[in-house]
Amino acid sequence: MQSRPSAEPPGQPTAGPLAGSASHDDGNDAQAARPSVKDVARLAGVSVGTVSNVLNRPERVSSEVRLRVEGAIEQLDYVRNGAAQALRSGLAPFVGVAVLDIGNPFFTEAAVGMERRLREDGMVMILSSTHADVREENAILRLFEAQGVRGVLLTPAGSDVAAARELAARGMPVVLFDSAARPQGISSISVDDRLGARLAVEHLLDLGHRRIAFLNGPSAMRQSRDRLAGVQEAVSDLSRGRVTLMLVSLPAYTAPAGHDGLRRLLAREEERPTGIFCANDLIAFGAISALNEVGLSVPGDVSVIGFDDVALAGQLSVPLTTIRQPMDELGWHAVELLFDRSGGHRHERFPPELVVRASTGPVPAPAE
Amino acid sequence: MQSRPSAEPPGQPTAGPLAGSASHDDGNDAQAARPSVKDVARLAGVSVGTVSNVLNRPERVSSEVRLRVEGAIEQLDYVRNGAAQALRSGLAPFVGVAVLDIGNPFFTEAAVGMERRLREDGMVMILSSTHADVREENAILRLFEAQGVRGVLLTPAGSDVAAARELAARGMPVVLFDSAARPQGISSISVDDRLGARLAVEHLLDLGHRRIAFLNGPSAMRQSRDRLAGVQEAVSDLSRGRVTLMLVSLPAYTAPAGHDGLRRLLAREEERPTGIFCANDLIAFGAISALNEVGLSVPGDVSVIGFDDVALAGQLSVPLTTIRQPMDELGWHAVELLFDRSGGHRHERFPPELVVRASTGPVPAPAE
DNA sequence: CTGAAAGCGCTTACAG
DNA sequence: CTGAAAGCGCTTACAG
Repeated sequence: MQSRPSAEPPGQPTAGPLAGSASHDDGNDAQAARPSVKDVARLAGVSVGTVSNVLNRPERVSSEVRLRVEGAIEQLDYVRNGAAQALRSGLAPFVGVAVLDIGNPFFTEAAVGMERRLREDGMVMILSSTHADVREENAILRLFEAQGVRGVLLTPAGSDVAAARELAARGMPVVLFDSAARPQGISSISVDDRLGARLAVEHLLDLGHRRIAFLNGPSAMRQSRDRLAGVQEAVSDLSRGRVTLMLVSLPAYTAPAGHDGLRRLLAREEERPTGIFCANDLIAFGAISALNEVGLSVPGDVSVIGFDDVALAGQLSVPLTTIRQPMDELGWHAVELLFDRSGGHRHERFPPELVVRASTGPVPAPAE
Repeated sequence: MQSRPSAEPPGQPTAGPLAGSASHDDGNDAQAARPSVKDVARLAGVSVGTVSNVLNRPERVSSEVRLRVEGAIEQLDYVRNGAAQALRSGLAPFVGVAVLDIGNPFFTEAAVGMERRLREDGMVMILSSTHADVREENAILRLFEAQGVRGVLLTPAGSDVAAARELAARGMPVVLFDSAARPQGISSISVDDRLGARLAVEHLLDLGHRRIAFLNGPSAMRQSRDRLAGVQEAVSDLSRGRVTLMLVSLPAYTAPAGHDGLRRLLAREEERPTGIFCANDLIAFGAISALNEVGLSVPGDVSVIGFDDVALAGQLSVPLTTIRQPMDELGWHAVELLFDRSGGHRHERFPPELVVRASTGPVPAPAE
């Protein structure tokens, strides 16, 4: 997608200062080995166990000694060796997060919520994209496990959650993120995609639209299937008279895919839809731009509704009507769930929400 | 910004399966301790050193033994303990990345490039937001150091890069990302913001605009100052006759800030600008939406140009003219620079690039 | 080519 | 309240 830069820097790199010139640094050139507890103990005149105690249970140490140790720590610029700590205690401050695509705002907005929750416990995330590839997913999961992460948040690449199950069976806390799978022994968190899609199409129907297109994501993805089910439900359910449904399956949940899909749709259908439901906001953005290119206005000629409610959705020239997923909250709760050792596992499913903005409206005048 | 969810789940959580029911898992309930090299060695009938050798220098091991060890690894589902490896070898497969805001597409698009490069070497990133707060930055840097990351990519929160210098002085590879600072001993990578701003304003001038507004980000940020300098340069430089420059300083590089800033500008000025340069694309999106709200069209009534060229910029209903920063490449190169142990340190500065799309055009008819 | 042994820097019972 | 010692799971010279 992005062009791959060649090995040499395309910029105008400026050579750095030559090594070896005098008065480089304020002392300390000699790449001194990092000080260890041993050094701190020596300087403070105590044992290493005591140093460890002021680090981990300061209340057990007399304040006089504590102060002395803290002084030594300060003076030596001591930073605890996390690897040793992790090895001994079995605990590292990491949570592994493997999502389909770091570039997708749905996941980055969720990551914001994850990070916020993680920081409360002094933890950080290792973030990785699986690119929806099961092999990459497996490799990343292995790496997470090897590094002794405290838990794993995973958006499964496929419908196969075997890797996650095995991980969980080995004792690793795992939460499936944006997955409707409900394997036993693993918590999961998601939004009800089917309901969301239903709400979207019902909104279009309520506005009087009877020629409706659905620009869906890759049909192999669970999200796509669920949303399609919701669409069909809405259309057939209420026996609202004749509704024409046009389906387009896109290769990706991206704006360019939405753009191209819309063009294809227009080329294919004799009578164009008056309402379009896009399986996510990015697709909607692309579709709207394609619509404008051929001289159709939104919502004057065609109504468009998205899915997700990414940060930008409400702040564009024609603010997007969409189905809101509370990404930030989802991320926050995913972490919460990960550390909820209160026994059983849970499957949380958040309700999506219709957010009506400017991109949808009544069917234009020359209706049937 | 985002609403903070309460502790109880707002969804409709389904209780997980009760613990203790029979035939839960396929064996292996007993939370078996992870197998170690020792277990592998025992099963394969070799020493732990040999196991380590097949892991790290398989060519030194006879293929017969290697096969046996690999079989044992397979059979036990052995996963190497990364903490022990890191402790012993001093190397963890992590790079710490501390950016101002994970929610900002500029950084996430850069993170995509970083990740791509990192993966080539089997490494992953620990990603954290400093929220442009120096204290958070310090805490994160400490944590990175404690965890023995292989290097740190940092977007400095303030103009003060002391923390980064100290880190580097202790031997940690550090690259300043999107920073124009050139401290000795630290490489840096950035785009020439001043030139970018200059290109943007020159584009507006070339189109004939003489009433130009600049919606800038927070004035404390280096990026803002550099871009302002570029704007002023362009305006004063070429003595292109009278140019009226209106400056607005926004509290953040976000769409809502751009929206509000535009409204304020319109309220304040008697004669509105015909061209607006926004210090990033998000601000531009917000500004365009505010413009549309008051019935002004882009570029019919007002031209708008952004900065960054985020993924969405070209895919909106009115594709945004902008100054392109090659985020993905910047990220890729930042990692490259981090591991470039070829001696000195470098300061790479990429040239920004004008991307003309639909949001800018000639001055509208009722010109002066 | 393989094994025995030391040691990375911590933490954690266990004595005192 | 403090110290001595064992050990977490690896890797790495060093012998053989």
